[in-house]
Amino acid sequence: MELPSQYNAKDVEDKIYKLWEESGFFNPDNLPINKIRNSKLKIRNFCIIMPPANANGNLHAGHALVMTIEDIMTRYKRMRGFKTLWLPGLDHAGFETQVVYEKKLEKEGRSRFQIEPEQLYKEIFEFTENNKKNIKNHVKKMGASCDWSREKFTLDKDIIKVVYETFEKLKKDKLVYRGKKIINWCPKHQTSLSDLETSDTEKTDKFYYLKYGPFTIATARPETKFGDKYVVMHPKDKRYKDYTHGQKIELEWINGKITATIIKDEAIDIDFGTGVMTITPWHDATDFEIAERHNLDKEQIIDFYGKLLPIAEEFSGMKILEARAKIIEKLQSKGLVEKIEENYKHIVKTCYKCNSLIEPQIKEQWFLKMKPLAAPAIKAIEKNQIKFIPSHYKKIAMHWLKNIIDWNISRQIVWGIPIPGDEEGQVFDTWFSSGQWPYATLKTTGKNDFKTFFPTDVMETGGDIIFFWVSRMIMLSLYTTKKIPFKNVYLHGMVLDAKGQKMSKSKGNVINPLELAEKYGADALRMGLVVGNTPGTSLPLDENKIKGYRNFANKIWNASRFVLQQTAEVSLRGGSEATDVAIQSNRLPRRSAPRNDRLTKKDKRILNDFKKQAKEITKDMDNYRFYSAAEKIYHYFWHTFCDKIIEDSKKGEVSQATLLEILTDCLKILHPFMPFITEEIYQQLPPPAGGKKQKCLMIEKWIL
RNA sequence: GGACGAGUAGCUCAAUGGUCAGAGCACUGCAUUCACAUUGCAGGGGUUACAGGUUCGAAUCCUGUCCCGUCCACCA
Repeated sequence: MELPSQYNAKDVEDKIYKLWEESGFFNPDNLPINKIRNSKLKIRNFCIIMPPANANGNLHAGHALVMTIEDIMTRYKRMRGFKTLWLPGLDHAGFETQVVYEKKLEKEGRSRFQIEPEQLYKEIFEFTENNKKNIKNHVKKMGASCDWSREKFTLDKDIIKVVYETFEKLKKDKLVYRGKKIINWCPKHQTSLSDLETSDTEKTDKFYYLKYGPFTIATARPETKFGDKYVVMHPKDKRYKDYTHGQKIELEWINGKITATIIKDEAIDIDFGTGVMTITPWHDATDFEIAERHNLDKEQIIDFYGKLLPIAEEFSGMKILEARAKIIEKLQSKGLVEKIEENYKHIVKTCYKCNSLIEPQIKEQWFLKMKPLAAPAIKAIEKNQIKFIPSHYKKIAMHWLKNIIDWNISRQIVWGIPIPGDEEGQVFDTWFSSGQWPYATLKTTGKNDFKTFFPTDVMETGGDIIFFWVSRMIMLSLYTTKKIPFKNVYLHGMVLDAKGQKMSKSKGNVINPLELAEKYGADALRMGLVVGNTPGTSLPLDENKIKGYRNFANKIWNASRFVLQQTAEVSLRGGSEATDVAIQSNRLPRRSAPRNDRLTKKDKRILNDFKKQAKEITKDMDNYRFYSAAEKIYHYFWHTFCDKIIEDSKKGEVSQATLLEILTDCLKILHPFMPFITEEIYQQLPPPAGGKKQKCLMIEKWIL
């Protein structure tokens, strides 16, 4: 067969993916392993649950990395004879998706608040349905060998059923409660957020020193101060030893005379400012805690849209910033402003999506009691039942679990799983459902998968969601199934641009992985993503690097072309006759080639050396050192096989059989990394004599 | 403030206490009908951040210092 002198990924990839899909071998039930392994040999299972991609956009570089690493693991284990399942899925991604959709609405001049909830839900549902199709195609472009017959979506009816069962169980065990507690409120998105969904932003504001009776208090937020009727100081502060806890004082405040109560509490920092502050329990987490401790009144000053309530009297209905200036004017006219510090730098909480200032509010919400849920997780991790790769993530996870606080799981958006039996418009935090993903998926495939594959083998995901997702999966799984959800956690770093900068739309340095795959081939992109990428560290993605692996693909192509031309009639143990035919039908080798059934010392040395390399690489694969395995096989193939062995074969020093054997084995090792090109070449290899070729390289046996 | 990580060739990274610290990219010189120019051959490039210590032996272990990064918690 004539092969072109350049490898053209575009002509090959879709065709090969179709071949795999039609073979049915993505589905573990169809793997020949089930027929070969009889009762004497235990069937070994291997399972990865794909982190469900958010159904609200396209595949980005981070996804491409996930697909690459997980596909490498999956293909490797499949070739090692494991009954291998990689279960794909998509996430409705509650708040994230709603934010994306709201931006779309904004562009169309519409607003979520003008649309009936049912209609909005329907629209977002259609939006995600479209995205799901796109993402699925993108995942296929990357070569992912996942079992599409088991694909899941977080809003599938059976998944929701599992989520509800867990919620009911939590309720029964009194681990979930409704509480009027202080929560993070985003005034733009009109929902509460968990503590993980806020960011810290440094802000420069004016800092006001106000006279509060005999005290001076300092604040950056005078607009919250209307209801302040408690003045707090440290019990050990000698400056205020003459004041006693509970003592009442009369004083002139923003809108006239008020009665204030002295509170002594250790939360006060003696050295900060004057050591005295007034509290606003409705709009500040620390103040809320002080109020809880002393059973103090709490009053709402600002509404959920960021406007002052009637308690502010003449300022009622004003927006925060407008009110702030006017209040200070009034206080100044009353002589209650001692001084104003101009450039006061402080950290404020913002919504991690829109950067709006978070307004803490007291609101009735659903909370999960986390301490009892965290305890078994801490125990399991301590006992190393779950292995972290890289290992230092163990410490990070433990630190968080040991300092865990209750989790607000209710959101006031339409896009999500409704919280049952609650008021309208309340849905679960999306992580409450994805936190159950490993068992929710395996329990709902309609097969015996939970029994077969749970706990799963590897959870591979980004290190940045170790708290959001990984830790919560461990806790919820131990709670619901009494089992850990996975034995290993492999955490990759972030994909950065070529200069090592974080990709962002505003910087305009976002790399689209599909464009790179289109230009250089998915195999080249995969190599570019995996070589030099140690777990846990971020990876700068350089187009030149991918170009280099495109060249490598071409090298593989041409080396294979050469070997196939040389050995057209030779099989691995084809006998001397076949070799002679090969010699006559080709220009090379010039001198008498060694008979391939009688290997020379050089052949043996080459084969032994290869075996050594293969062993090293296998060890790397078993220890999740894919960066190292990929580099080794790259180096071996190019600089040993091509530059030395093939060159020596031209001089007649290496037999054709050896060439073919090493080529075949190299293709096997390369397959998990570069599945398309290796499969394409495998399809054209002659079958080994006395043996049969498999339908695809994908299910060939690993070299050892 | 706390936690975690990193500092090795121009760049990105390996090196599991044990040869002369290695790869890829980049760079320099040479080669060109040869499977492949998306190529081949040859080459330059290192005080492993710094200072001590442990050891027969340290990039690796310990202590300290200096930078860099990430995360968490925060002062009204």
